[in-house]
This record gives sequence, C-alpha cells and structure tokens, in this order.
Amino acid sequence: MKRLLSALFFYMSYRTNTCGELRSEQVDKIVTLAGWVHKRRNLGGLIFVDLRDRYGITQIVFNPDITANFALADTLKYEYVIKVTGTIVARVPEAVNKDLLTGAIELKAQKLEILSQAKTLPFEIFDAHKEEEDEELRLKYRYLELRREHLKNNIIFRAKMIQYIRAYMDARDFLEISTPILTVSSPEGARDFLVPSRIHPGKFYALPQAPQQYKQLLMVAGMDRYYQIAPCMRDEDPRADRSPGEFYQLDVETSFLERDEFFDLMEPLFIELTEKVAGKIVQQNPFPRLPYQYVLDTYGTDRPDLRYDLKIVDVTDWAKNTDFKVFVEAKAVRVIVVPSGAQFTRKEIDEEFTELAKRNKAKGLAWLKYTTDFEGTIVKFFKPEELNELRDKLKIKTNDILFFVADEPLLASKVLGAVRTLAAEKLHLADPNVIAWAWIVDFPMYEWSPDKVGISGEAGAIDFGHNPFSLPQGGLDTLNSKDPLTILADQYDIIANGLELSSGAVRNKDPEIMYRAFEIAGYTRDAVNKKFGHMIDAFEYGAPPHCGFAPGIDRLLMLFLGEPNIRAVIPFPKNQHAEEPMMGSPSTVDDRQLRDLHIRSTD
RNA sequence: GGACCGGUAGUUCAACUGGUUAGAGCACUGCCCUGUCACGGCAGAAGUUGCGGGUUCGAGCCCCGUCCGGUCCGCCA
Repeated sequence: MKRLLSALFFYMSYRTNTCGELRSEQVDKIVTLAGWVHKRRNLGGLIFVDLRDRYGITQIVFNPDITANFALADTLKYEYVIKVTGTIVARVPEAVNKDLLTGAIELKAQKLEILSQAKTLPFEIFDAHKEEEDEELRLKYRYLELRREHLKNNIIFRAKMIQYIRAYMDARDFLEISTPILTVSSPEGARDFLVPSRIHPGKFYALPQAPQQYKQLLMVAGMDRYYQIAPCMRDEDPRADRSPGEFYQLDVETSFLERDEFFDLMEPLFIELTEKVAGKIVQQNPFPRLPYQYVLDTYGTDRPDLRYDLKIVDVTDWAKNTDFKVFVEAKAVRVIVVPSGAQFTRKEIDEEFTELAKRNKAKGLAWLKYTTDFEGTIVKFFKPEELNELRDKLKIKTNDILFFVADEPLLASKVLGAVRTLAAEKLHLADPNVIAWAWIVDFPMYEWSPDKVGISGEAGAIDFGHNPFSLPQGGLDTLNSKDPLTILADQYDIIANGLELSSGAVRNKDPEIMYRAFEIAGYTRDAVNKKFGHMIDAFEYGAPPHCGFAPGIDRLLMLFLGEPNIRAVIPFPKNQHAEEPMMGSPSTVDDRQLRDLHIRSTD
C-alpha cells in the first residue's frame, strides 16, 4: 500500500528535474518540469516556451502531433506557472543554443498543465539586463524583480556566502548563539528603534544596534568563541552603501587570543571567500596591517583603496624654501603624483578636480604637469633648481601630474585622498577582479568633539573615538599620564577596496580602567554604573581577555559582487525613506493597539 | 534638516524656439505563421503629460506653489 502510494506520488509529482540540469545524457528520458513561462515563441503550428525556475531555463516544444492538449499551449502568457511532461530530445546541431546550459536538448511536450495564470506584468522579467524602471516600482513588486537573473543570482550568492561562513566558523569551534532582539538602548551613537512595552507602561525596549554587550557577556560566560549572523537596527538615514534601518553583521567575539592571533584566525575566511566563493584575487596575503595615522596621512582616509599605489607625500620643508607665498605660509603642503595624469585636460582639472577639492573644504588645488619639463600656471613661482629638487625627491616621470594642497596637514591629506580616488577612477587603476584587504590598527582612543558640551558647559569636549569598550594601549598608566588625544586604542578595522567592512577591538575588561576611560570622556562613576553597571559587574566575576569584530554581510556582498547599491544584495530592502513599499511598512495601527501600549500619536 | 537632478501610455523613452489629433520600442488584444531562441508579419487598444494655480490667441515645454522619486551633504561604523 505504502509503495503504491509513493509510486502514485511520483507519477503525480510536480517535477522530476529542474530547468537547469538537463543535458545530452538525459536524451530519451521522460521527465516532468515545472516553472515560469520566461519567453514564448508561437509559430502557429509550433510553439516554443523557455521554461524558467531557480536553476535555469529549458526550452519546451509544443507540437500538435505530440502534445495531447496543444490548444492549451496556445493560451500561455508570460509568467504563467506550468507543469510539462514529455521526452528529452537532442537538438540538431544548427539548433543548439550555446548561451543556454541546457541548450543541447529540449523537452518535447506530451502533456501541459497550467498551475497558475499571471496578469500583465508591471515590468518584464526577461529584460533583466536593463533594470531601468523606477526603483519604487521594482521594490513594490520585489517578488517579481527577484525572478530576474541578476537579483536572483545575488540572493543565491548571499545564501552561499553565509553558508560558507557558517562552515568556516563551525570548523574552528565557534558557537552560533542568538542574542535578544528586544533589548535596551546601546551605547553606540546611532538612534535606536524603540518598541513600547505593553506590560510596563511608559517603558520601551530597543532593537539592537549591534549585540556588542551580549557578546562580551558571552565571553564572561565562558563561550570562548561566539559568532552570529546578527541583525542590527539603526534609525538613521540611508545612503547608497548603507541600508536604511536594518542590516546584517557577521558578529564575532573570541577569548584568550592576542590581537594578531585573532587576525590570523579570521584572515583565511576572507581569503577563502574572495578566492573560492567570489572567484577573485587577493592582492596581498597576509593582509597588510597599517596604523591609522599612517593611512590618514598617506591616503587621506582610514579606508583607502589599496589596489593602486598613489601615495600622498608631505613636501612642507621643500615648499618653505620656495618663493610661492601660498606654499610658504601654509601649515603643510602635501602632494600626490599621478602617473599618466598629464593627459587630464584643463577642463577636467578645473571642473572636476578643483571642484572636488573645494567640496572637501580646500581653498584651492595647485597642479603641475611634467612632460618634457614642468608646466602649469604655478610654474612661474619656482626656480628651476627648486623644481629639479622636487623632481628628484618625488621621482617624477614623464607625463606625471602633481596635485598640491596647502592647508592644515590633515585637511591637505583628506583633500588629496579625494583627488586620489577621482584620479584612479578616471585612469581605471582599480582592477575589479582584485580585492585588496588590509587591517587598519592603532585607532585613537579619544577625539575632540566640537559639538559635545563639556563639563564646564562650553561647546567642545573629549569623546570616545569609536567604541568605548576598547582597551586603551598601555592601560591605566597611559590613561593617567598621557594627553588623552594622543592615546591609542587596541582598536582595528578591516577594509577592502575602499570599503570599511568592520571595526573591532581588544576589549577593556578591567573595571578600574573602564571607570577612568569614561571619566576622561566626561562620565562620572555613577553615570557609568547606571548605564553599564551590568557590564562592570560581570567583569568583576572573572572576565577573560577578549576581542572581536563584526564585518557587515551586506558590505561583503557589495564588495564581492561589485554592486554599488546595497539594495541589490538585500532581498527585501527599504527605500530611501526607510519604507518598504511592498508590505507598506511602516504603517499606522489601530487605536486599540496604541491603547494597549499606553501610546498616543501626536500626528 | 539642506543642495542638486528628475516626474509624458503597463514600461523604457521621444516630442525642435511655446503651435495641427502628444509619438516609438517592449508589454497588452485580435488574426496569420511547423524550427524558433530579442522569432516574423498584419491590425488594434492604451495618456487627467504627478497635482494646483498663473502668463499666453495657444502650455508636456515658461513662471509660482505643492506632492513624489533619485543622488549627495548633515546624520551614521
């Protein structure tokens, strides 16, 4: 009986194969395929249908001599869901479609069944290379857009990458542990999403911006290797590379590892993802470990694209001895030499480079081309021997261009950093198949925050540079003896191709160092106890040394897939106004729900 | 919160300097077609030019307001 039922089930089953797997080897087999009508070509007495599912496309032929219900095939429209049973046949050599993996064969349909009809579509599925429709429309019908090749492949890639990460972590004794979604406000800077409590009138949960405190408490709990594909929620405005509202991180924390041991443990993951999952090339292995101040000076940003060299050089000493007043009087003069940059036209220099420099708050952008000799509007301010000295010092070659910024040292580098990016873009210096990973280390513990109100009541105060739970290098002694703005933290970033993927840190697990670190940033002992009492408390019951990081899953996908827009790697993204047009979130709720939550809307 | 760009058929776009009945591809409807794979051919339907006001003999086009969308800055690891 059981066997009879299963035989019957097989006979009645929706499909025996997928639309992506059939090859010449399966010729003469009788199969059943199910999927969507991707294209149809109705020749009158003969109908071709490209049948599509997640796995691929197979051509179906309906022929009145073979297909029992041929008339039904005449009614097929785009995106109908159908089930077809028939025989696999080899195509004649002239009819082989080389663009299709299944192009050597076709399915000769004996029986057709329509499983679901489809209305006229708001946009075409097969026309996937375009994607020019209004994004609002595409987001509203995201389930249709997800049928398109490009987006479908991105989402499949996403699943594969996460699967690879899980296997990697599992093989290294990491435990995947879920932390609460309903939690309390976190110390990080972004605005929280709040969830009103029904049971506690006037109180709110917060959605996690990151599971930062939980993962540290897991270390105290002895779960010495933790990870999670963690949802993070932040109520901030979106950007092309920043998902509005929510995103995912590979959240990681480990105990009993020095910083460099942690790097050694995690680096192979990024190398394997680059090479095995994304099929790209790792530029440098092991990853360079560059100090924060060095990259800021040399590339004008803490997340330089290292696929190309183009370093910024300080020439303040040289500039002081010239007669060019702007250079002599400036605090610093920095220069970037762009090989082959002499090809940039005056229009490009004025309208693109100088404009960019001004947008970045430079007063101007000086430049010199070197062809047979130096040329440019500022040549007249220098003596020949000064220019020769510069040429030798910077090893300038024919057809180089030099961009100078004279300003505060940091600003000069920052502006030239933007110039560097633009020049590289225009000269196509970045190889899209290469990923240049690097660790940026030694971030400052504190920074000057002009907007923060200090203890004295006036604007401007010392604030944490990044994560307040980072360990200051040198510990308590350093905190007590050095100028706070010179103290470095055991804090690091991992970057690639100009994208920041994660920050991380060796954490501060010592209550005394914590109190002192917060004190410098203007928090009293009481304030720290009130806000982080549970953390301090936990650290007093035996806390292991621990460190971790949290690379953004969506950013990793953008990097591997070369997507400039983060929404192309998220199945159901929110739009620029943090709305989701398909489901219609956020939405109003009825009065009764609000009453239950002790909430009244003022709008 | 601010700056810039945009909004014409289901969709992607066109419409000269303000001038006839706002056009084309794809999709859609009907007909023809047995080897197509961006199939082909014939015919057809489809529009409050985002919305409101103004200037003009006349506005898709110019002006004012407003709504919506995109990009960037502010914000944000």
